[in-house]
Amino acid sequence: MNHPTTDLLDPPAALLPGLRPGTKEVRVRLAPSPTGSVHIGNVKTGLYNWLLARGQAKRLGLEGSFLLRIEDTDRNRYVEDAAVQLLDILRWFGLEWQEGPDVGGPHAPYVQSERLPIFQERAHHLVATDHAYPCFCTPERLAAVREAQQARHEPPGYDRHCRVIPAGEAADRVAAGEPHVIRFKTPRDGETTVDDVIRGPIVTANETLEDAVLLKTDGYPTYHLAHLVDDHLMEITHVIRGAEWIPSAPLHVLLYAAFGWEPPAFIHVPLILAPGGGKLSKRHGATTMAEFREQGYLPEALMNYLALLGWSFDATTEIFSPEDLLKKFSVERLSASPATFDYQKLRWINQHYINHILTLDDLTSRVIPFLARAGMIGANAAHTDHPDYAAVREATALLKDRLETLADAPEHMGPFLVEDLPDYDSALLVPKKTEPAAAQRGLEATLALLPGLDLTDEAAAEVRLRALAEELGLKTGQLFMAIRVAATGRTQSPGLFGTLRVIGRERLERRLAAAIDRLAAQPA
RNA sequence: GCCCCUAUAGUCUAGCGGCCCAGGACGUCACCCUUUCAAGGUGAAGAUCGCGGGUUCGAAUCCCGCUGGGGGUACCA
Repeated sequence: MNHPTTDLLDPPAALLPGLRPGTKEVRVRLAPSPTGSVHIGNVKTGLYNWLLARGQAKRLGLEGSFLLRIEDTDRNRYVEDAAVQLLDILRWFGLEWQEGPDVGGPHAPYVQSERLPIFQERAHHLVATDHAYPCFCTPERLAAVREAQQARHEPPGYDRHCRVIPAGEAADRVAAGEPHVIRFKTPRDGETTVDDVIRGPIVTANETLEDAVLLKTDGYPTYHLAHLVDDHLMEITHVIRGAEWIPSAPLHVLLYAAFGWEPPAFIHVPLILAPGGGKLSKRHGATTMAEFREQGYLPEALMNYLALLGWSFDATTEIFSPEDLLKKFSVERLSASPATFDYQKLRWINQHYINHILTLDDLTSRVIPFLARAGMIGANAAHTDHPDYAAVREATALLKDRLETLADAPEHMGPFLVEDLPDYDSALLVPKKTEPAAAQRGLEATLALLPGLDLTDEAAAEVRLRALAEELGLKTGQLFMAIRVAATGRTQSPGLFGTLRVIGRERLERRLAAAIDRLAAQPA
């Protein structure tokens, strides 16, 4: 099917799924509820929203806005301070919103609890137009109904008891102050189609839908009412949200119709699964953004990994900077099936960014807070003129290839940053197939020739110590291992000469002497 | 129970009717590098494309059923 003429006349908007002809702006939103720390899954949907508006839309020559809206309509689950932390962690992650609670915007306020009158007005409008009705059923009655249904093995659900109350009578009872909710008058027959961008049309028989509560007894709206009214008022063009919303999407389409509004495009992104199946929980590792940050993951590595968990660019590309993602993301390439969270691969990507992508100075400044928290360096080392900065930078250069996360830094970099080594097992000083006496001789000889050794010249130092091994009749590996352990307290370290260079003559002398004492003190 | 979504190696994925007896990555294993451990390099194993029916000259790709997985079924979002 070709339409040669109209194709040419079509605006670029036609290239973006779900965008209505003539629309020049893509508006999306992330609408978290402040009920605690931000789950990684929410961040993933937030990322896709951001990438659509700030990446794909802009590439097509459209305006693109990403908004943040706080959905705090559940008074029972509200957590003090959660909203503040939410904004902080999303910014840390790298998302930027053009409109939101802290930055304002043309549709302020962006906090739903501050928009109550709007929702109440819309709910009553629905009642007035016969699309909704007051329901006076008590929680006790609803529970009893549900129990009876279960006993009879019927599908649970509201029995529409109050739907048949004459409007006048209902209005009187409301006027009299009787507690009630407002329920949607879901059509009893017909079917509703939800056009999901990544799945195509999803058709649902209306009879399987319930008369959902729109406005609660306390006057607060439910998600169904609140998100929809706000999305319309805030001119959201694409709703990108978790797949757990698919079952209630038909209700939302019906609600748009009841209001006489055009629904946005729906993009339901697949959920994240836990390694063994089921929900991702604490048991598997980090689940909230704050935990990933504490555990030393880089925001760009996390973003890279999350982007790949349900989206791909092509058959081979795996590493995407945030800029790359903005340049390459498209909703057409989102996948429809849920993906298992693979911590191992995340660690690999994190390591890759640490070792191959970040500049040394960048890495250094990121590693510093972790080292400071471990008490290895001064608390204010974060800037380049602090005396500890140069030391950390050198150690970082030497050890970055073995850091999977920033949190690994203290363990690996400790010997290079502290003055004296923590206690270690003296037996490590004696390499395999060697006697303590031989190790001691090796270390003594090394200590003796240290004054004449330029540790900053790694190649020269290596030549000299290789010769020493031969002189002593030791294998290079044996001598080197003894020195390594004396210098670091461990059998594993970066290349010996880089290690010695960074530790420096002064500390090395002390550590060699200490090791010699240890060996001398050992029972022969 | 009912409704909905989904299905390529252990995991994430490429594939949108012939180029695929299926490509990439993580993980695994081996080798190389080497003073240790990493990192890096090279290579290997691993998928009867969940199963069964169709459609078609031809299916991983389209359709149906089954099964597995996931989600929903709240005055939570």
